[in-house]
Amino acid sequence: MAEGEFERSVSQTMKAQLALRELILSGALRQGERLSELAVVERLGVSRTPVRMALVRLEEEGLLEAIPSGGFAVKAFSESDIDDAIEIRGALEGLAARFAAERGVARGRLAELKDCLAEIDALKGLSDGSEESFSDYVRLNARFHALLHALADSPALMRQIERACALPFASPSGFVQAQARLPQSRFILVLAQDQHRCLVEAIENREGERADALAREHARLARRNLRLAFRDPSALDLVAGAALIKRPGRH
Amino acid sequence: MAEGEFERSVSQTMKAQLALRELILSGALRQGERLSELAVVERLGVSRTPVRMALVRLEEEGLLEAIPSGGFAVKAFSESDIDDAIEIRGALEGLAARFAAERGVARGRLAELKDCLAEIDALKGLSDGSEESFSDYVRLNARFHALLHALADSPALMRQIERACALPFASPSGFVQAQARLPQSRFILVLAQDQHRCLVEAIENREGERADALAREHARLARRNLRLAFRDPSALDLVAGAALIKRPGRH
DNA sequence: TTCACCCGTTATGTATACAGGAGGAATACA
DNA sequence: TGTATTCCTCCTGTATACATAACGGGTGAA
Repeated sequence: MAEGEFERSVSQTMKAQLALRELILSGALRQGERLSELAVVERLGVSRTPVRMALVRLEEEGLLEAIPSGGFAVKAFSESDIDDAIEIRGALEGLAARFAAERGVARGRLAELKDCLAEIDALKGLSDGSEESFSDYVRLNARFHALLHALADSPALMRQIERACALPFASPSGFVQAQARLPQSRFILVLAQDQHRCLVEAIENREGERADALAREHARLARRNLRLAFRDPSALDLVAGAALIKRPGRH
Repeated sequence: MAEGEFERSVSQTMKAQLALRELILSGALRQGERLSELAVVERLGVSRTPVRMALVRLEEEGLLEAIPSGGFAVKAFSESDIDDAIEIRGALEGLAARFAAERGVARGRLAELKDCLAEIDALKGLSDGSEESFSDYVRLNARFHALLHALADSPALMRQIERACALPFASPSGFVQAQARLPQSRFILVLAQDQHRCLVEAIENREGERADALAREHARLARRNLRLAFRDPSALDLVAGAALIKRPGRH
């Protein structure tokens, strides 16, 4: 399939889902705002049926909530909602790491993980704050976590993890972009990479409990980044879905 | 709303969802079977739109899987899929118990849990195997777990737990019905109730790690019940959704 | 006999029409 | 002026019609 054909070949439902998700995460739709189907139809140029489909899926995804009297509204998240979502991801990634450690994994797959670590180590520009290094880091970090999730070799767990990561600020990549703007959180990158290394080591040594604990603690780095980002609004705006966060200070 | 009006007042989508779920769990639709929308329309008497809605929701629920070329098929689960689903529930309930323990809960809500325990203790007929005692136990056990989930006071976690319990054999009540038929698994009831008590105690004493470990181990009782039920087909048929389980023995 | 291709049937994806109901504005009354 | 009521508008839920793509049967050739 050629690149240019993508927009035409993909289903209208998928198009609506992607476009709506983008509108929600970018903050184009305000939190709590009710989504009129007709308005979305006009905005996206697809008919009501695929729009409805997309709305249902985005509700399951957690970005929308059903209004009792019918229809959907953009969800809003408090700081403790985010904390919990991160903790949930930690618990699930912890379980994945534990599965990998206790059940064992093929040598080749562990090598992939180690390659990923080495590539991150090779990113020398990170501490200089260059933009391209950071986007590389974002990509590699996402890949590391994807490999880790797959390592558990459990479709059910994979499903639940994907669900947990659907909330952008709960995903492993959620706050990484913001870190580029926060000098204080550069240090966290070093911690994160060391945790990555320890995690792989724990899995290799089949230390399930240790792998679990490390994965949980690793997820909690996202909470620290969140705290730092709250102090620096320009960084917070780099977080995907920041518009969904309920902030007491703002009206 | 009067009882009799239920069928008329509820939306067609909900009707279709409930009816389809029942058809799937009861085994009226075979695992792997593709669901033709038109066939469902004829069977349920509602039009394609609500049927499609229900199909999408049941896919998100995990009972159906999307076929790449379009449409949906009834999902099938291997023994290890079920094991994993139970372990995932354990991890999430463990997190809920940990939240409750570490963050503390109001005295009144703990009292509700204790009342529930006392009611289970009061079921004298359990060891005799009387049917009505068992259905009472099923109800009380479900209530205990619902109270426990709510104790964490975390909407995000509640959501994930509900999702995990959507698979009937992963839910806390999944194998309880089957236990009535299995003399060997009666003993498990005693263990379960003791774990319930220890769990409440741990939460009360704010022992987060202990509460977590207990909840996980408690979930694993479901695995033991599954193993026992596999040996006794008449008990396995009492498990909701047993028809979805892939069994190497059966063709 | 087996494989490949073609064509008809059927199912899904999409669009749209219609009905019932919720929500808001305007008006009448206290 | 405040409140209740009524009416109107818009929206959602549902049904159905249409187009396109998939699946299977059948026929032909190797």
